[in-house]
Amino acid sequence: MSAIDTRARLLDAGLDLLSQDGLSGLSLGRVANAAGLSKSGLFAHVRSKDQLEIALLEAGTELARRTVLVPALQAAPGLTRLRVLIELWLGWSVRAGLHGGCPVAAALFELDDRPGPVREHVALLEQRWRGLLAGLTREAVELGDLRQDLDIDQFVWELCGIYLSHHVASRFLRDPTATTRAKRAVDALLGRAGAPDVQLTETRA
Amino acid sequence: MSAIDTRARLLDAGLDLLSQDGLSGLSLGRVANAAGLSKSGLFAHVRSKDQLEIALLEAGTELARRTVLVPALQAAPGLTRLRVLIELWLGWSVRAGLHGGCPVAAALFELDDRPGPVREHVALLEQRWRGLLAGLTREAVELGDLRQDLDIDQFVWELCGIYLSHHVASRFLRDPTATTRAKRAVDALLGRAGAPDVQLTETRA
DNA sequence: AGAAAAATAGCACGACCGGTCGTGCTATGC
DNA sequence: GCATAGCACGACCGGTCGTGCTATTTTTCT
Repeated sequence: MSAIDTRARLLDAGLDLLSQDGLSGLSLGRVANAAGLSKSGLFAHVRSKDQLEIALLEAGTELARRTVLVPALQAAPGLTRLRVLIELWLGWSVRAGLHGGCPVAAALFELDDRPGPVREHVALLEQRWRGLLAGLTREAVELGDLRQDLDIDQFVWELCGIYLSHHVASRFLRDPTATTRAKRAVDALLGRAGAPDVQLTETRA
Repeated sequence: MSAIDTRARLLDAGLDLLSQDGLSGLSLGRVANAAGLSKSGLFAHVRSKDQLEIALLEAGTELARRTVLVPALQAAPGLTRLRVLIELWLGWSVRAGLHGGCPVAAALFELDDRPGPVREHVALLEQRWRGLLAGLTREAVELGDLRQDLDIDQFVWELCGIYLSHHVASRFLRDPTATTRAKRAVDALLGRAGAPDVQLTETRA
């Protein structure tokens, strides 16, 4: 078995564990075990716990890219694309096959006060993602779908809040209405941003 | 030194550690050390790690009660009280003297997929808190400060999102504009809820 | 087929984990 | 003045942590 296959298996199993147990809940032994590897075999791939965490986080964002960004880019630019991306974003982790929540969201609360390279990396990922959201929003503004004077950063900031609230509601509270609530909040946010009302478009899509 | 003093010291030191390191980052040894106790001495007070976590969470909400709820109740009932509570809520942990973030917020993302008594307890705390927010909101509605047909649960849901977004922005991203953004979002939320516009009231209070 | 190189396993380490044990101390009730 | 009860201690349990070092297997290249 080639090393790259092993590495892929490793990232796959590790990412699932990460999404369930969080960064500090992760351990080399358990990841190695889940990947069918010895602890030292795994250690040959990642040279430290930190590097394992970073590699796993990276694998997570790559998975998110394939699961939410790429499909969203097939939608028409502007408001439509933004809407589709948000819909794909909410709860993406389970749709991507993970058995836990969004690893980055968890890390945002876990690494509050833990300096180091992992925190740095998460900050980078988060800023990249927010930049992406801001970019799509700007596009919608420029295409005339949203208000010209929209405060884009504020828009993205509030959107992230909806994502987090949805994460808590659906994953922790197991509230079955979580997605409905989130969509209602997004609609209100978009409404304030100047998007035309959308009455129940594709409620079942 | 009396036992209740010791217990108070224990909860105090442990709560600070909890807010910095999260639940799974906590360890009996470190808490004992921080409280100036031996591990077994600590064990005489809490009979297990789970019970320590629960006791600490409880101490955290008690601290929050004193720091945000009690002062807010001195404000006039209705919209004013609601506004004051939100303002005191955002970033309460640092004002309460903790060196980390809100322990419950962190737990909401940490215990996603970890069943057990601690998760149960956090769920209880969270539901209690949301109930309290809903109560204050309902009061504002009944006093005519907010729209009669306001969807209160939806309002609270979005408010929690703002809190979470503010938590990430201020604590993880260290964004200095976090509080400004949060207040702007709250104003928009209140505006949609039928509150009269408030132009720059107490911008420096 | 055989040598070179890469990939994985085995093993040992020191530290720390949650938890238990027996043992004193100290304050209180009789 | 003495028994009792609770608090805190240090030592220690089996286990797991992250991390090295050394074999051994597997692949690759000649």
